[in-house]
Amino acid sequence: MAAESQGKKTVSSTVEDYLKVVLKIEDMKQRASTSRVARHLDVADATVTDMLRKLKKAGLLEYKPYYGAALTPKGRRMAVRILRRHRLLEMFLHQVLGYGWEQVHQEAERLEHAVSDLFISRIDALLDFPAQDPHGETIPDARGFRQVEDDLCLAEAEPGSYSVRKVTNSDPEFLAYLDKVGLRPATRLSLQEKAPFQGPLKLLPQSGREPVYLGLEASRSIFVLPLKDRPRAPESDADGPASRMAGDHSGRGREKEEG
Amino acid sequence: MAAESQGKKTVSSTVEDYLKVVLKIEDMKQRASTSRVARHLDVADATVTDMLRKLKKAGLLEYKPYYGAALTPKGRRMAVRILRRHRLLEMFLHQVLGYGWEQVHQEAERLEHAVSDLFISRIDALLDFPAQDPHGETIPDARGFRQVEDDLCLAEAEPGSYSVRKVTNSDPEFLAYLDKVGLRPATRLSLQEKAPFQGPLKLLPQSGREPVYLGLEASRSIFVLPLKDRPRAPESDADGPASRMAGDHSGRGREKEEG
DNA sequence: CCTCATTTTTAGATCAGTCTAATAAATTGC
DNA sequence: GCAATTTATTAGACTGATCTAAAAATGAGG
Repeated sequence: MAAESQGKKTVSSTVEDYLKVVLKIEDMKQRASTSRVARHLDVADATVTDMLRKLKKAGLLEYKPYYGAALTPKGRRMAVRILRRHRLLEMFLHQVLGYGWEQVHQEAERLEHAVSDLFISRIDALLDFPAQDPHGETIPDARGFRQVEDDLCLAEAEPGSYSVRKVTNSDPEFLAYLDKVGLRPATRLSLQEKAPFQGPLKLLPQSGREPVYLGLEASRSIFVLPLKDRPRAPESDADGPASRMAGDHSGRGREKEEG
Repeated sequence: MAAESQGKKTVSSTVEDYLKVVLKIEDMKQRASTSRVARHLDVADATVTDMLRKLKKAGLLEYKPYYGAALTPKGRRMAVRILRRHRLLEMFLHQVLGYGWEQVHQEAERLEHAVSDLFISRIDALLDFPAQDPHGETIPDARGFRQVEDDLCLAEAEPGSYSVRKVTNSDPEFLAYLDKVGLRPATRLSLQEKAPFQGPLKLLPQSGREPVYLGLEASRSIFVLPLKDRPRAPESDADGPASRMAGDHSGRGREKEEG
């Protein structure tokens, strides 16, 4: 049998973590440098150097010493698979087991390496094939395709009306706070003003009466969609506007540094 | 703070596996010898010797060279905790995700080391605090107490009427077979005859018309409860008769070898 | 194009868990 | 009660993932 070429090679959960981090960094349009990977994983730089060489040898990423790494199609497939597992698991924990959105990340982080494909497909069906996780992140489909979104970081937004699209921060404290002030995916808010000199944002969430003042740094992890004018139309569900398919933007573009 | 004495010491999943196996062997009233533990875990004897010394040092079991190991109360608590997780997970996979009883073991084997206490308590509640897993094994309660059963191995039973209590075998093929012929926990059967000289058993499961011939070896993993005479009374649920509480029989009885 | 700060890699170690081969203890059989 | 067999332990080594400290490459500023 000459079917070894695309078999289910089993990688350690450590390797899965490295791939996931490189994907995340690439998604942020940054260079996956040794030190950046090390920071994300909270390990020493030297450890990452070693591992990147190993992953290169395994054909999961390209690695140029003193430069950094970039996923190969194979590595990308594996990374997206983990991402899918992670987000499906989060949704499952939230919807079926009643976890708060600030609790799901940590648990999913462990389960994503432990559950079988059967488990994943069962929860996928049980949840009726969800498109987003509890933070509003899109869930790659079973084939590895990802929705590409044109959403806007609140930190860059101009005053106006928006709906919250996703929150890209897994700190439980932070998420609990957002929840308290009524900022969750699919809720509306109006950005009233942005104080100058890196000052805070003045927001009015749809729920509350009082405005919420949010630091600029915090606003970087909130992504929104502009609402067209007077949002008095019928409720559109969280899945609504502005999303299109894309065959997983696998351009290995080496973008310029820093974000 | 002087609260280190009973803190949540985190052990590796390898250690959890060793403890689980020693518990299992003790439950079978056997001596937890090096080689027996090694067989259960499918590792070399030398590996077990090392590990037993380490576990002894950690206070999880007693270990006498050339003799074997016995769980300490602390080790036993940890082992029972894993057992509880395993069985609850099996029940969850079966009831919520629709796994077949022959599929649950393998998945639970990985998940038992990965899920949090919160996960366990949520599925426990979701399942309404089940007392048995899909194989009919009792699930230790949250405090670590275990139901003690007086059930009978089919291999030792005399001809008569019985109900299936539990099946202590996790081989998927075997379980699928039992399922096919209608032998599952809570089903009834009549043992019609036992062929001499280690011969097979002739059984009539409640469902089928034709008798089933089961090898003696296979019959060792089926445990039954005798039915009093004519079983025409109202359906008693799987939990029915003959079970009593016990504060976890922690007798470290060093029984004679072989079972 | 040289120097300094930063980033990265190399070198050498450690730890957990495992193995094989060699040795030693225990048990069993006359 | 001694030899043979079985069971267990010791010795030595390996792998994967990690660390620290030292050396080397990169790149920025003059």
